[in-house]
Amino acid sequence: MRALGAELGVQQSALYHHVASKQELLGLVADAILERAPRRPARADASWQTRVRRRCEDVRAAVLAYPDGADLVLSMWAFGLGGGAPEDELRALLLEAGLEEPAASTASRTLLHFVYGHAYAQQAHDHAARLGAVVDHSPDDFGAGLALVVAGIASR
Amino acid sequence: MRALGAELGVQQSALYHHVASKQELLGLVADAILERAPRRPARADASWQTRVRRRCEDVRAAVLAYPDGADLVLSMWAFGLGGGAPEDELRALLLEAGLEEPAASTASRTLLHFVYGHAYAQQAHDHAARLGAVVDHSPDDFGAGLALVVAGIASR
DNA sequence: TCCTCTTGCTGAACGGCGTTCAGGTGCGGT
DNA sequence: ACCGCACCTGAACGCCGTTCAGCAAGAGGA
Repeated sequence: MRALGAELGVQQSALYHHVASKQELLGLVADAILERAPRRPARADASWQTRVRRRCEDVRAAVLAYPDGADLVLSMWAFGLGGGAPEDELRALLLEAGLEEPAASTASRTLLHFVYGHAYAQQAHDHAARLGAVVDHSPDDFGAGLALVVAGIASR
Repeated sequence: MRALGAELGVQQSALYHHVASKQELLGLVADAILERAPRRPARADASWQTRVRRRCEDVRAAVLAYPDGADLVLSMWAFGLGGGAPEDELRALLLEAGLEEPAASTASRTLLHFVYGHAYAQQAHDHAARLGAVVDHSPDDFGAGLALVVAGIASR
């Protein structure tokens, strides 16, 4: 908060006239990050699998674009303080694809658990590597893991 | 650290003669939590799907048994400071089932992203509900989500 | 013009956190 | 009897999120 105040040329306490707490502020930041997610249009003949994969890739790109973005979005989403948009969008995509209602919610949350979890692990890995705690850099298996989950949904 | 020191009847600074930092201590705690995971034996004729599901359910039970257990294990696993055992065990199970090597690692990590992510969300939800921030309590769809991921692995 | 209300901010403090460090204490080995 | 070492104390350091009384300036009505 002090750093943010300094960057705005303002005392830290001034921030509390715009936001009730740091948590609320972080919730707004999480929403802002997700709003900046690229929203690549889908071709009309694209399968629902492709659409879902795309949306997940875009969300991933959004949270990876900021330091600790995955940590932030993951925790805010879990606490219900922001970041609920991707869940709704994915559920809508899956309902459109013909899934029934309890399954669509479960599937969208399962997708996001993977997307956020994978992004979180990647940023944590980068963070650790930057501190010299050298761990062998694992290959980027995001696409493979995502395909796994999507295939699981398709099998229903 | 102060609370832990008090509980041990010791000054906080005494803890730093056994542990280099709070992070290292939390890594050890994460390992201890996972070691206490129930290790239900599998019947000889059980399919690899059943074995994998069982292990995931046991890991989930272990992290849910402690406050913030999922948060702790998730972050320690991501930072490579502990909690690596379930990943190895799941990979071994999947290799035993016939998966090839890049896929087995990806699948085990994907499973854990879901397990930890789901448990994290559940504990965060409970935490928020305990603070009065009432959110309608969602049904427990862990089994359904896990089945989704396992089905995805099976489709390979 | 004067008064008032509101908005936005200052400056200082509060309690709590992880961590560090010089110094003390007691036990085992030589 | 002495050294070395493991363990611990007590106090401090710098940082953090948050609170609060009070000040400045602009808007709007009488």
